Formats: sequence, C-alpha cells, structure tokens
Amino acid sequence: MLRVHAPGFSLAHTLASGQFFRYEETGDGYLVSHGQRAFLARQDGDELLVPHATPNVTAEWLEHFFALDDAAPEPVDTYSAQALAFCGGMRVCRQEPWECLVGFLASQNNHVPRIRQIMTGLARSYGERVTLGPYVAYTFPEPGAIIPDARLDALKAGYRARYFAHASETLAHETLEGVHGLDYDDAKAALMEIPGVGPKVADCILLFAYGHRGAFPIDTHVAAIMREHYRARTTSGMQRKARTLFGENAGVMQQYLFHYRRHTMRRVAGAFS
DNA sequence: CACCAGGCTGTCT
DNA sequence: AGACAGCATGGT
Repeated sequence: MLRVHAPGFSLAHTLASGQFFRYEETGDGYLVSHGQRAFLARQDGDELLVPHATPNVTAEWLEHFFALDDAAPEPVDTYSAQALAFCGGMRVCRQEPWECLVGFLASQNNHVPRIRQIMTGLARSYGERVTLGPYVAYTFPEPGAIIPDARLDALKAGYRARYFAHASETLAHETLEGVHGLDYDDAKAALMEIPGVGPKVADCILLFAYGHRGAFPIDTHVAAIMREHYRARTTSGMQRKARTLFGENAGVMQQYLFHYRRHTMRRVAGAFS
C-alpha cells in the first residue's frame, strides 16, 4: 500500500477536469492508467492511498504526476474566484508527452466522454494488460504500436484515426525528447509539425506534458469564457488578456475555468455524464 | 432533424 | 493574415 501525503489535494476534481482521459471509478477508488503505469487510488483526508499499483509506480512518481507541490493559482476577479472555489484541490498533472499527444489528437471537435472511450480503447486494443489485485488495466501502446488495422477501425475515431497512425509511425523513429529543451514558441512550432496538431492541441501538450504553465489552450468553452467575462474577441486577444490577467501560470487558471464552466453547463443543460 | 463537441486542414480572398 | 466549409462520429 503506497501512501502519499497530499494536503488540500482533490483527486476527484483532478481526474474529472478533462485534462486526463484514462481513468475509471470503481467501488474502491479510481483506476488510473498512464503510459506504462497503472494504479488504484483513493483519498482519505490528506492522504492519497494506493493499494494496488504496477511496480514502476512510486510515492515520488505520484507526487510528481499529480503535481502535489504546485500551489493553486490566485483569483483575479469574481469569476476566477468562483472557479477556484468550485475546483478546490485540483492540480494540473504532469503527463507523458506521447500519450498526451494522442489524447489531444483525439480531442478535436469531440466530447470528453468519447475521448476517454477512444483512449481506453487504444490501450485495450494495442497496449498490454496488467493485473492490479482484482482489477485489470492496460498500458498505453508505445509509438509504432498503433497501426491502421481492424482494431483502429473498431474504435470509430473518425478522421482522427489517421492522425494516430501517422504520429505513431513518425515517432517510432523520431522521438519527442528534443522538445523538452525548447522555449515555448519553438516547442509549439515543433509540435505543430505533426499532422492534426494545431495551436490549441499544441498548447494542451505544452501545458500538460512539457511543464509550460503559461500555455493557454483556447477551446470552445474557454473562448466563450474569454468573450463573456473578459471582453476578448480574437484568439490572439484572448491570449494577451490571459497573460495579462493570469500571468505565468495562465494555463493552470485555464484548467480551473474550463472545469468550472463544464460543471455549470451540466447543471443547466443536464449534459455530459 | 437540426446543432454541438477541449479544432485542424485546405482553399480562397 | 483572416474567413470559412468540410470533416467522422456520437450525443442531445
């Protein structure tokens, strides 16, 4: 049983906020899978309890992955204060670039529940099965493993399927490691060389996998927030406004705004399960 | 049956 | 540089 001190952390908000796709609720906690790791986790007050995990999961890795050392952003107005209050304890995880890339290739023009379905399907079809006590999880396939065949068709990922196959093929012999050493602009340009990666998806990968906390992904929800609450019209105007208002950690605030808006939408419209 | 979903690509000004 | 249709699929 791994046990990690995690004061003020919210596992539920962190997993449900749409930054990360491969998890499911069990009666005993959350079954979380990422890259070559998988674990079962639940919270008990200030403690994060992990009764089952693959051997490559350590307390140090959990602290790193869940960014437990990160402080919550400071509110700058009423709306951001509401978002922070609702999302209390949420953290922006530090994902692995390859799985993060595929997740956000899957995300374009798509719903979060179906992104999760596609990502768990990719792991089930192309990854390796691991046993965690009574639970079964799957690792994420390495680059090169996702090949266009009947398994890929069965996922019904639509036009995104060819992005997966192309990225898999390319990165099998052309690693993403170099991106770590680049500044924000160069890293974004490098990612956008990959078919299916535009400015929004690149910002997600930079924020969620490369530690660029200032990267501010603008999707339909965040765009609506920036229009309705911050008087910005164009995407470049939204980027400027975000940097001015939210500063170096604008991307972290973005995640709070995104999760809060999706929650309020659900309450009003009854959408998304 | 419309329209939307964590957008991107190609094309036309 | 900016506007805009088309895109696979599923949900509301």
